[in-house]
Amino acid sequence: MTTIKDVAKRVGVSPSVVSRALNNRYGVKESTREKIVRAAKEMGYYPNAAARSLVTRITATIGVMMADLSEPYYTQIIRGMEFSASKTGYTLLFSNSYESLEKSKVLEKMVYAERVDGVIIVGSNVEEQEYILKLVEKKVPFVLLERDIPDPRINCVYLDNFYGGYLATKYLLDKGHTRIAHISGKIGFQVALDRLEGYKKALHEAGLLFDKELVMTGNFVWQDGYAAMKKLLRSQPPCTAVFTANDTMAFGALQAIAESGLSIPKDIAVIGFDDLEFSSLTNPPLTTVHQPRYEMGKEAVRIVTSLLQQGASEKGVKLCYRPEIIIRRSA
Amino acid sequence: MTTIKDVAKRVGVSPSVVSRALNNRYGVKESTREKIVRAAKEMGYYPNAAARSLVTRITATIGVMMADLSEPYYTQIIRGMEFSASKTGYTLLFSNSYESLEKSKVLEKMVYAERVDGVIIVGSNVEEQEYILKLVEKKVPFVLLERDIPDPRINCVYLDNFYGGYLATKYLLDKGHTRIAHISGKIGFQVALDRLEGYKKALHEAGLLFDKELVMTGNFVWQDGYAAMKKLLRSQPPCTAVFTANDTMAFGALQAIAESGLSIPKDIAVIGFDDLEFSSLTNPPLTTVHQPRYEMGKEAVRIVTSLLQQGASEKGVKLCYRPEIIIRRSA
DNA sequence: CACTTGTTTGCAAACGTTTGTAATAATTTT
DNA sequence: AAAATTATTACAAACGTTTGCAAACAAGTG
Repeated sequence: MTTIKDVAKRVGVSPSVVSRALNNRYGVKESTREKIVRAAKEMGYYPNAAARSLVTRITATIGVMMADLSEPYYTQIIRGMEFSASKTGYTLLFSNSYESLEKSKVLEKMVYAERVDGVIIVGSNVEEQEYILKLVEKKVPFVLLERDIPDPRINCVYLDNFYGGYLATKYLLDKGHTRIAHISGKIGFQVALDRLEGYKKALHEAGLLFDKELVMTGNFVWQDGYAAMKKLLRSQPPCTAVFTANDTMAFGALQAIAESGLSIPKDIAVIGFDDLEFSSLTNPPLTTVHQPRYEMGKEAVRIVTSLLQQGASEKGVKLCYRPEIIIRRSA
Repeated sequence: MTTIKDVAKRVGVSPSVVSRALNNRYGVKESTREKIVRAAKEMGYYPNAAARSLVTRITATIGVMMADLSEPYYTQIIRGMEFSASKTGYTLLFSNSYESLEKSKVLEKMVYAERVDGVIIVGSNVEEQEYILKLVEKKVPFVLLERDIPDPRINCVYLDNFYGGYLATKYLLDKGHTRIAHISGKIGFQVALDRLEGYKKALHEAGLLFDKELVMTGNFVWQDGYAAMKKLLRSQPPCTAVFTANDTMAFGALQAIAESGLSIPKDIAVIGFDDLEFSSLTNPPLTTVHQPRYEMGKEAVRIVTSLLQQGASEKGVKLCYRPEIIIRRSA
């Protein structure tokens, strides 16, 4: 591996000049800069990342922790993050917790080992609270994505899930439905709770009673949506519409309904939440609550990088997105 | 941030002893080791990654380049990789090329900057050949996943796609089909070519003529499968079966057929390739060629780490998996 | 020409580890 | 009890950068 000294020797100049030249610092003669740049290129010189970050204390890396990178839900978030990151030259280091508390500490270690400059935690659950607060105390630049912790020091980028749940339910109500079921997400996740509350609010506003029998709980996966729908199909009097806490469960519900021979949306209307890429491809295409995931990922990275570059600001950023409904054919 | 010196001072010992104690080197008295470990924990000491890798020349990180991490296709690969990596304590650094040659050079820089110890390239296309060979010359430990370049120095983990294509087609032939269409992947990707050739071989073996009209080309995406199938439905005489080069295109085909009112598999049988998670959830569940992606990801990392630990071996590893058919209901 | 000013370059320290070797302490052997 | 051996610890160099400051050089000024 060629080092800065090799380049320096070749050009006949000291390492410090090479460093300055390559980093575009001012105060080096244009002609020597050119010579240096050329030599560096010829020799295939790349500054050693470890050496550099040892002295600058900068890694230009942002650690991202999420439950499972390969959930289709994260797709757009990741793309948005990468867009921002590549614009500012940052590298993203992904880490999957797989919902294990132990694994979510990986990120903590990364911070202490100075492998990352900043951190994004996406969709954390309640158990991780303590460890998140530790980050705040250590003044680590970070943002919480997909969640709002009402602590003014914590930067949050999230969706108004309450409003989303309200919107979805309201849409069904406006279509004349009065028996509307809800397949909720796992309790313990704030998003699930918020969407449920939005659902209740809309019901209440319409003067309808909240019926526990019409609420099923799942863990955001296809199978749970399928099973929950199977049960709901047996409810008496039958429900005529169902709002699922996410699209993946809606897919399962769609399938269960199709198997029962009922028609969507004539017999039962379905509305999902998230607007996954696949949601426009189901049969029928899924009406759903759109979440600007790309945008949110993009902003999360933008905020962290700006914290990194301008120094942490005292008061946290709270970026709340308002969801909207994408009307397709299932409701 | 607490450094090794802080810990040393606290315990009343030199930094070198602390280093040895914490790294479980032999030659430090048990009682002092205990004191050191305790102090380190209390003080929240974490070794600085940059400083360490500067002297050891080890980052314990493997760079992974793929087209787009968020394709559902990669899901199982990633999980397999993470499994191996976490077992040996390695970190995975993902990088998306988004099929741009420029972005695929990111990894090259990572290697030169010594940010990664080894590299995995998954599903590269032909254009990247030159840059791959450069890695070989620089003796960078790496494996090529999802592809075989017939260079004995290159470690490859891949599927026998030719056999897979053969198997899928043979299955349809055995069911009595004689007009079998193929929705192929993008030319320029070896996998697409191989699967096509397997298809031809099976046809030939059965004494059937290869009919160009029955082969469509897509870019592995839903829309292309859908469009291709729409066209195929108009072919005369009609085809009674279709083999798609991947599952995502099969999903599109399924939809196109459903819309035409034909029944699957009675009127048209469909067989896919990959066995995505979602493939068992389509309507009807998709018969497909299974690819052990988890296993392959796992092995790829295992090979790189073992190269890293035992020093690069001269002759490359060639790990070829044989696909098998998962029979569901679409064919 | 001497003097100031400004530009360009070099020196050396620092970043936090690891590690070979020397020094010291503890233990065993004679 | 001295010598030899072994176990434990300390020292110092090294890894490849960056950067404050001093040195050298060039150019302009009186």
